[in-house]
Amino acid sequence: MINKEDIQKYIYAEVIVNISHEAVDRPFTYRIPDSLRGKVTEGVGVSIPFGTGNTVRKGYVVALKDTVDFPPERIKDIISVNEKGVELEGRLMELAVWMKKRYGSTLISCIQTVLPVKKKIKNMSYKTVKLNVSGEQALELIGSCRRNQQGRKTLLNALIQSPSLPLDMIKQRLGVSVSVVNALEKQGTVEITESREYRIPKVSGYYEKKDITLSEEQRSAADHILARMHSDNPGVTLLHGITGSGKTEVYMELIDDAIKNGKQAIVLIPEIALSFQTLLRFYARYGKRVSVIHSRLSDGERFDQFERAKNGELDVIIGPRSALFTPFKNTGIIIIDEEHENSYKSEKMPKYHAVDVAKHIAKVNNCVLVLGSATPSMDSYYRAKKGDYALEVMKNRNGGSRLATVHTVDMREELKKKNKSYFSTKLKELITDRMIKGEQTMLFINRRGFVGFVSCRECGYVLKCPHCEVSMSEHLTGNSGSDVQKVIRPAGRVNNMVCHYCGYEIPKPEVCPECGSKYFAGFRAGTEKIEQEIKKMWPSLRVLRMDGDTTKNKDDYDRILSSFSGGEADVLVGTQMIVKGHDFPNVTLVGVIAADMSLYAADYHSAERTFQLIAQAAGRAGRGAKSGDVVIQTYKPENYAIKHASDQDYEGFYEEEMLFREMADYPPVSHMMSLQLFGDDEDRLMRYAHKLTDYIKTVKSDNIFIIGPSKAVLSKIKDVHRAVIHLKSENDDDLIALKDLAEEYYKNTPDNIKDKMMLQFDLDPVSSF
DNA sequence: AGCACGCCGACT
DNA sequence: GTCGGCGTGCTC
Repeated sequence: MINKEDIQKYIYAEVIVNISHEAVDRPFTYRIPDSLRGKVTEGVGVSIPFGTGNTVRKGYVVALKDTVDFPPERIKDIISVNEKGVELEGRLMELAVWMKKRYGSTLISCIQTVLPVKKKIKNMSYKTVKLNVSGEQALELIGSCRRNQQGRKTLLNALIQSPSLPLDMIKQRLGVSVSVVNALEKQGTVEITESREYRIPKVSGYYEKKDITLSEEQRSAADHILARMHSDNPGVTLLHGITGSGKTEVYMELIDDAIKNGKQAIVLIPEIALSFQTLLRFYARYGKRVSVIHSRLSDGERFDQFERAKNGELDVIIGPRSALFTPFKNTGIIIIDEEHENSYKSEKMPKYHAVDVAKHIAKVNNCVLVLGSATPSMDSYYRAKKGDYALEVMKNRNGGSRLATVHTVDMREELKKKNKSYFSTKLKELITDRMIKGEQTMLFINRRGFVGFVSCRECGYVLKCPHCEVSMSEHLTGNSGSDVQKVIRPAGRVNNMVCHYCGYEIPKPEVCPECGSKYFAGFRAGTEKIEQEIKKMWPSLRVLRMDGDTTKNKDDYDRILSSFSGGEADVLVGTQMIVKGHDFPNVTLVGVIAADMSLYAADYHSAERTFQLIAQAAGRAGRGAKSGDVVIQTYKPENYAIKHASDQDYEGFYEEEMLFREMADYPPVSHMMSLQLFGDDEDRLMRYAHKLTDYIKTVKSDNIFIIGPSKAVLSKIKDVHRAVIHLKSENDDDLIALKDLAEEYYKNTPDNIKDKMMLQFDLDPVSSF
């Protein structure tokens, strides 16, 4: 990072010119004149002479440099710094600078994250060329054309046929260049108009508009938040409402108030939960004043929604984390629904978390931030308890539908009873029952974080790192490039168990260290296997499968869900993607095949994630009038995450999980930063990881703890090796400062050492690396 | 996006 | 020769 004194010494600045065109969408180098030295910083707006005519244009500084590879005599001076960064783009630039500082990465990729794609602007601003004179006059002009004025002739001829044509067509189909059109415009023969017809995402279907009366609980939550919204310090509110408690109605009440006061609302929803039902409710309430952003929109369509927001045509935007960057003039409320969802964390650089960024935006705009969830993240609940957030609780189901009956099945007992199949006796019995009744079943197998995990099928024991309290993963031994995703043990070779936080490594025990059982191995079952088993056991059942393989195209997801909800199948087998927010009234049985799987992911979130997934899966059964059953199969029924999830006891889970987090000093008690290293050669990578760790040791403050370095959980992907160093501290600013030092150290590493290596940062990571 | 450069045909 | 239309390519 660049500090105050350093700014003085930079002579050159890389500037992005504020012209919305692909051809100039790259940085240009400018000299910083003495008078502006020190005032020019990353992210500021500047005026610069551009092009041969030296037209004064606006631009944004994306980097400072003291050397250039461009011929210095051709570099021009910056004219001035635009002090007022209040305009919309300026505000987003400031956000980009803030993100770059907090999450690392480059300013340019932060800008790309924050600003909508500019390239496709062409498609949006349709320029139309209109004939400004009568057809006769045009004919006359053609007659008086010289022989070298072919361009005019063809254009005028075409315009006589149809008096107005899109500029694109003139250029491409007619082969007439812009200079012709421009000449004719100067002469007054034609007129160029810029039409702004936005592509508006279509929503088919109707939702009956009805007046909503809030329940007492909803009313009180809404009133409390409204009071804070109108105060000087709106702050953050965590809305903890159980499934079906009607959080959406509360959101709408708050949004109404914002709109009434001339402000706009941003509503974040995890992409996967962006159901038609939810959307239609918003459309029914806000009509043309609401729009949606989702991954199936083209870049152009997405851009248009941002344009509409900028031009004041919208009050509400709904979308995934990128909707956070909607350029509203006066954002009055930000709502993040299903706040605990992992999809709010970006996996790409900059690895930002939507909640984190939303807090910043809310603070800058002095608007309220509402986080809603039935199973809040440990982080949010911790802050709410500490008093950093306000907390509103809704405990009652609005429609009065009943909670499902939960059956927890101990799979160790099943093994003793010689049942080695994937289905417990109870689950088999209930599936058969639903088959007879003609009701639907959802089977859920959680494979997230299952990479390399090993447990005992007889006693449920799992090997944990004695230093880090996280599960260890199985790796192939030898430095032949171990890829844990394909753990195959060659005859006579013993695999190793590795801790991916600190690198602690031991040979894999042959038998369970706890009970001596030889069933000590990875549990490998996928959705496909489960599908086959069902077909074998109940040949008459129609099965649909939903996982990464069957949802390669974006449409597949909708197709599978709608065909299941339309009753075209009896059983839906899937990964975690089936448990999110969809209501199927005819589903009365939900089975969690192996609840343990996510429990043993090699990071400290595993219990939290397991709790959330099971609690959500359980919430899927009995959404309609019929009562439902949930079967949770586990080798570890006494585990607190599984126990509290089956009891739907959030508070109980939180208390127990906090004990662990406090003991091991993991977030939310402290913050964590992972330094992620990529490289072609494993040995060189690990050597460098150690060197970097040694350097960090010499510069870190006392409140920062280093764990590692270690091989990453996914130690090799596409032939690129990965290593990781974890840093822990109660103060996130100190971590960020240390990150800057590490980045500097990496930059100063000779190129021959860091050849083909890469360094990334992740603040408070949510998925194992 | 906008401007200038250079090619080429046309006209004094 | 020189003027002007027209396409092309570059902009720190």
